[in-house]
Amino acid sequence: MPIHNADIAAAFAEIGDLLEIQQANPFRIRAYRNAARVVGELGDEVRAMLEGGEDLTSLPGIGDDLAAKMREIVATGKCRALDKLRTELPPAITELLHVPGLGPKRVRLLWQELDVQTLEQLARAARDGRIRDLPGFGARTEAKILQAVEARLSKARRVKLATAAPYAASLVAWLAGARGVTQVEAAGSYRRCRETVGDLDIVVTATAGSDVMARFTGYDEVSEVLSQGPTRASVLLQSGLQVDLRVVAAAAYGAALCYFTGSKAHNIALRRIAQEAGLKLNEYGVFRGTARIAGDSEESVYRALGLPWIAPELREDRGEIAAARAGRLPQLVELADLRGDLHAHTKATDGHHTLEEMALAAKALGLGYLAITEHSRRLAMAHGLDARRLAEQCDEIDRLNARLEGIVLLKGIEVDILEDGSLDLPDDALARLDLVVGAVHSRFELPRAKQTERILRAMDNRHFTLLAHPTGRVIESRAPYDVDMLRIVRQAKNNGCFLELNAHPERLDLLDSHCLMAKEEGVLVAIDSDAHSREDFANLRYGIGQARRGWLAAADVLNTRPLAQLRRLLATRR
DNA sequence: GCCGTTTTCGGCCCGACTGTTTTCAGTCG
Repeated sequence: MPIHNADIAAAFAEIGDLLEIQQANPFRIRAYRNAARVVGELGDEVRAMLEGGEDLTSLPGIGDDLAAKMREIVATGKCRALDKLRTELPPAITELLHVPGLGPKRVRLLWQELDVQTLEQLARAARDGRIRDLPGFGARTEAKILQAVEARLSKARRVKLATAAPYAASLVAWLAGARGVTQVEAAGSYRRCRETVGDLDIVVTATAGSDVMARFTGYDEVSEVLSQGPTRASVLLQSGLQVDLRVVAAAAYGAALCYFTGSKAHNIALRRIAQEAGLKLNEYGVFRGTARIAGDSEESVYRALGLPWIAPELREDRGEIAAARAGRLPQLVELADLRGDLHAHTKATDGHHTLEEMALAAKALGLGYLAITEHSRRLAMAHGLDARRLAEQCDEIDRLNARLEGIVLLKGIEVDILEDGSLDLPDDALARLDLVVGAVHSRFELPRAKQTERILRAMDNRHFTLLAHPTGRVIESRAPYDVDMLRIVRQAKNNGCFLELNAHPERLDLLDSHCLMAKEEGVLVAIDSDAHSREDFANLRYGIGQARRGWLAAADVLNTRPLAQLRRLLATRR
């Protein structure tokens, strides 16, 4: 079975958990968890890096020992250090660590005193009232544990960014209406535009005597107040989403926003910089001794650390601090930079609106061109177009373009890439089009080499323009297909084609790491809505968020080009 | 376990809230 980065990351995370229960050196634990994060977010497969002779110790936080463990896992599928830990501790005990309220000390105590090794045993012990008498526990804690296990809260659920967005927007608006509130912002992974968020973190500044805390816990949708103090509170919404609120004085707003935006790794790196400069950074500001020298704005915090402001989407400790120091931060692409959209459907296949309705909706958003790219015949479920229906649609687009003003429809297709890498429509049908978007919609399970060759071959068709949703993943429901993305990026470079960043909130692929890869290889990325209805154009904002996480500037994005320039780029190989 | 224009050992980020141990450890973010 081929080893993927996620397997390595899972092994390192489990080692971190087991070491924590053993109360090992906390920095050693952190090293494993940091490595799990680094490997999990890597754009390249470790397996492929090793095949290419790359040195894993060049990765941040990976030294000789962890590199050797990665080689071992890739080569054997096993990790002896992990196997050994598993013999020293009950195998399922790490799941106890993920129960809210339980950390390493308590898990260890539960195991040693009550022989609790699994969630089921934990629930039984709680029901029997055996937990309350342990030192450090009590009846309240026991009840909370039981509730958490029974509600299966142990499985920390993340929700898609677009799912959390309306909750965040209405809560921010609600809090802005509290007495004495001057600034409100949703921070956390939401602000960093991660594709999923675990909870919402909201930062507020308020004058003394504000009722913002009461207004927060009294919000309509609150189902439970988890904790509440004078400056901090956590609630559960009826939707199951957890929201944390932090109230700070105006002088600390920037520092608090920075702190709660994260990422944790970015914050740690910032604090280290502060420390090296003889300063202290916390959520109240930057301090020299007891004197606050910055904190009211994020800019002031970064400036005090000798850095320019860093956009939230970049704050992952993936090189942004070095880039900031060197003055090499990218000017990130913005929604307003988009001049058009290169992937959309209509009622002719599985969309919900007509050509004209889609065109007018795109125009209303300020776009100047829109490519209509229906599914091809193989996707019968979506009533995909054959050559005849495609030709008819092209005629209709010509007629429509003759009378539309302020928006131009481009003729395209989202053609299926068949298993052998051929395209689902004949070349002469594709020749009339402005662009050909190729997509994999079948045989997701092909092995890496075959899947990669399939796509590379499709890109060799001289009509091929743009590879749609290049990984095929659907967030939290379908894994990406196994492909060598670096080879695909390089093929795009060699063949003069482009890669899509699909802005649909369930897709969002290219991944951020792939965007960076494309940028480094000089391949332009198209940020497309894949709209199936007029409303879907609003999803472009999520594509922009992902592109920004991938360090893309407007110049790195194909559809920031004016139409004439776009046409030249599309025509280079046709 | 990692890392180094304060280097190969000795550091490694900081504070709030809860519940219970009446002075604070454990957990969380």
